[in-house]
Amino acid sequence: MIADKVSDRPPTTTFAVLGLLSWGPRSPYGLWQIAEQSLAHFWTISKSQVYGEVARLEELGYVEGEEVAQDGLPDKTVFRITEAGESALDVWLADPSHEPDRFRSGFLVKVFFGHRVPHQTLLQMVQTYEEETRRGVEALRTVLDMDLPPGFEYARLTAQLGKRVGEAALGWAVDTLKELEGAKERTP
Amino acid sequence: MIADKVSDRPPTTTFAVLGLLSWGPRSPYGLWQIAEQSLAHFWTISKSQVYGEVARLEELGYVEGEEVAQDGLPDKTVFRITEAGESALDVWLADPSHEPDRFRSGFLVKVFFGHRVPHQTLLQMVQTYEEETRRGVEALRTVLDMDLPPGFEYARLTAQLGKRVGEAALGWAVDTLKELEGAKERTP
DNA sequence: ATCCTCATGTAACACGTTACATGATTAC
DNA sequence: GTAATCATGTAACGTGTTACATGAGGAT
Repeated sequence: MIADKVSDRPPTTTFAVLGLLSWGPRSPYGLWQIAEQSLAHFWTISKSQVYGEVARLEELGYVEGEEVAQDGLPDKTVFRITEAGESALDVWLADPSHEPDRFRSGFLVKVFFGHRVPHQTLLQMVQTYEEETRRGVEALRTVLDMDLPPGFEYARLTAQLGKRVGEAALGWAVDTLKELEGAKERTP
Repeated sequence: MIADKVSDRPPTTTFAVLGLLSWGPRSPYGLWQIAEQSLAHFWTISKSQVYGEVARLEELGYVEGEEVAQDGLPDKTVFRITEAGESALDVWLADPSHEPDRFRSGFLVKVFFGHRVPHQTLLQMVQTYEEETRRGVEALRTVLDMDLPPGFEYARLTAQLGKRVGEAALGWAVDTLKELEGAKERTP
């Protein structure tokens, strides 16, 4: 079966960067900064990755870069989305398929082998997890309580999911703590 | 500040494999299979990764491999945890620190740019997400309803977190669908 | 004065996935 | 009997992280 080499589509990260550029021209560094504050909750992109992605986008003709000299700061390259880029972004967005979500938790790996973990350590880990989760949930609540500027209704949707998931994890942590504290086992 | 090159500790994946080997000797392929059914919910490990990790563990002296000839099947190498391996595992488990959890969702990236997504596509994506999430939650409910064999109490804890988080995501999907269906916007 | 952070970017590497390879069973 | 799957494993590649480099500005 000669599977005609399907012209590989760029991965999600590429289009995530392109999406940010659809808000307006930015330098890679600037893109990284806004990615950290927006997408990062469900799609982190490292700084060096952004540089790679804009280069790929430029080769594809989806963005154009322009050197900008600055005063007191290093020169930078500001990228602007092209019409081809806008089209490609919309085609990608109109495709309902997407890779499966991934969740990765080193914390849970340790819990999974909890029978070998000292009881106090386990308690401490769950406690810390509870605190971290609580802080995250509260940060999201604050964001969601603010009046978001128009056009951010969809960002709000993603934050709502984050809040609900965080609350669920928080509930788990609280109940698990009770359960672990109730267990007076002597796992030194 | 000459930061004495801290002897890099192996990553979580290494200890995850070591943890599975603490259950008993296995071949890499066998390890991969049980990883897929247990850890995979919060820590996926690909098949080739397992081969790499057992090699690393062997270099560290944490496991020992033995060639086993089979009848009708290719030979395999069965690895067994050493005493040094048990110690190293326990040291790792007794350390309450862990890397931050990571969640990655291509689905949410598209939702985030939802203002550019055709309304029908968005609806379809959330619907699909709802169905997938529902199936996942029901699978976990089934598992949790079964009597787990003794010694699996901690695996149960991780499954409970998965169930709660899944239920939260499911609730979000249901409500978001209502909201999107209520919005009679003409985003063709 | 010195130190730290910011804004810009590059380079090296580790992690993780996908595709490939192969002979034996099992399914149709 | 042909095809798919399983059990074993390797090789190649792509993704993502961390460390490095550098000059200006701000902090103490």
